Amino acid sequence: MYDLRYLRDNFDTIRHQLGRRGADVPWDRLRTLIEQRRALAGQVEQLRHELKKGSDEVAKLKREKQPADAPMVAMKAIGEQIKTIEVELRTVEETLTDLNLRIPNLPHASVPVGNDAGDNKEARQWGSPPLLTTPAKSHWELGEALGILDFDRAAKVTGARFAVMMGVGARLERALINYMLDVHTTQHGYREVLPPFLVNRSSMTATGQLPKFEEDLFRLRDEDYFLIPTAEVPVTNLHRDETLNENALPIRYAAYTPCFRREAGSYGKDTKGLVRLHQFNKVELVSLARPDQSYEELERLTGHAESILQGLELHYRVVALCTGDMGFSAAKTYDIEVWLPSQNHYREISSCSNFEGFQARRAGIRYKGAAGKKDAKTEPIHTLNGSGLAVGRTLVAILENYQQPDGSITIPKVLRDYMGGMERIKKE
RNA sequence: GGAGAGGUGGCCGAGUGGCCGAAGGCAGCAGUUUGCUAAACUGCCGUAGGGGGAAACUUCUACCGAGGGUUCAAAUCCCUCCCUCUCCGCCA
Repeated sequence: MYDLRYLRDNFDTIRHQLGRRGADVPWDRLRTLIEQRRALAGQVEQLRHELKKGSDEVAKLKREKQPADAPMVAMKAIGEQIKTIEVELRTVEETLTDLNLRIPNLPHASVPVGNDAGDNKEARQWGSPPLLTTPAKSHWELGEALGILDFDRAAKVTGARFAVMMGVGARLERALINYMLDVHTTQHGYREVLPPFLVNRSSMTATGQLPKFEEDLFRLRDEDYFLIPTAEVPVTNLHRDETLNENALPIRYAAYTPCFRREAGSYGKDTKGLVRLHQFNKVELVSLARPDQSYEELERLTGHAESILQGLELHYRVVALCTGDMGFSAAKTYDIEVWLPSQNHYREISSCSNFEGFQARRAGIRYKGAAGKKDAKTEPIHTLNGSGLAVGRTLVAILENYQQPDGSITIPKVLRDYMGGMERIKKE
């Protein structure tokens, strides 16, 4: 969503730049609506001014016990005129707002131009693939053989794209959650949050999931509530409609939540294993930052996510998404991709984005300069978030990268305290 | 789920149809007084959008939980919804 004045003043520039994202925006209609809204609003304002003056006149006459019929009749006519124009105005505004909510964010100047994932740019790599002496087995083969993953029973209990973790597998998932939260809260300065897993429509609209992507969400039948697809939604919305003090920024939160996604349109992709599920666990990092510091913050936040993979000693690379591959709300995104031996390629395990003021405008999150400062103005903050990390995919990476010839799994050193000192996962 | 009470500016709190964008108080800011602290006194002190001005500023409009309605005129009357609180029931 764009500030209407900004959109009006920079219409052609924005139109041009969004062309590179392949955004399907009805530009001409949008321009017409903006002008119509402006004209109608002006008319209403002027008529209302007349009405107000007339009503004051009536009040004055009545106080003086004078007849007031003439102005009352005249004002009634104006009142009706206002009502007519307002109906028109409301229609225009509704259409305009709906269109506006469906315009994607503007990419930052540093984002590589491109059409799809093939045009993404690798920023850096860390570590190296493990040296396996036997052909790499997939995590689902390993996990099912060890008795820690069960997809058949998950399908029975719920359906496709769900998983059950059992025994040491369940504990490993829990260990990862705790490890990630501990690192981010004690080493990186994030405040831990445990938010609701269901949110309302306003929250989903504020962070950009709605109105455009409703088919990707699970929705309750009897309430207008949605299951969160990421903790980004409840956590960013903590400060919806708030004006924050500049001194308080940046505000950093780390939240563990399960995430629920319909995965509409991904039939046939990643049908096996833990990689693409309707429900998965994630530790999310969210930051609210001053606009002039948000790109520094994006680098920092991405580094915080990377540090988890470094602690786990997993090989990964970081790529800057190109204009065509970025999400709807993002101005710039880095994906962190972990190495998966069984697939012999990198797989997204974290996505770190700066949304600039895009979500903040929708959410009404603003900040104010420190009191006493002369040029203190109130404007949207910048919001950022990134996975730190997707827990299920991290478990996948551990199983595959730490697999032994006998099918057992070595537990990364940093997790052993969380696993009661256990060093290896063997068949139970 | 049943019964009741409420939602007004950063906070507290007046205001049941007409100079109410909203009394009063607290907090905050600027200043005066004062040996310091404190106190007292004076002034300022909501947000958003449009117009005018280089700017301090000025003017118009909207906003008293949200959305409709009645009326010449709504914080005030009516309807719907949301939220909070109390009691009962149920429940982890």
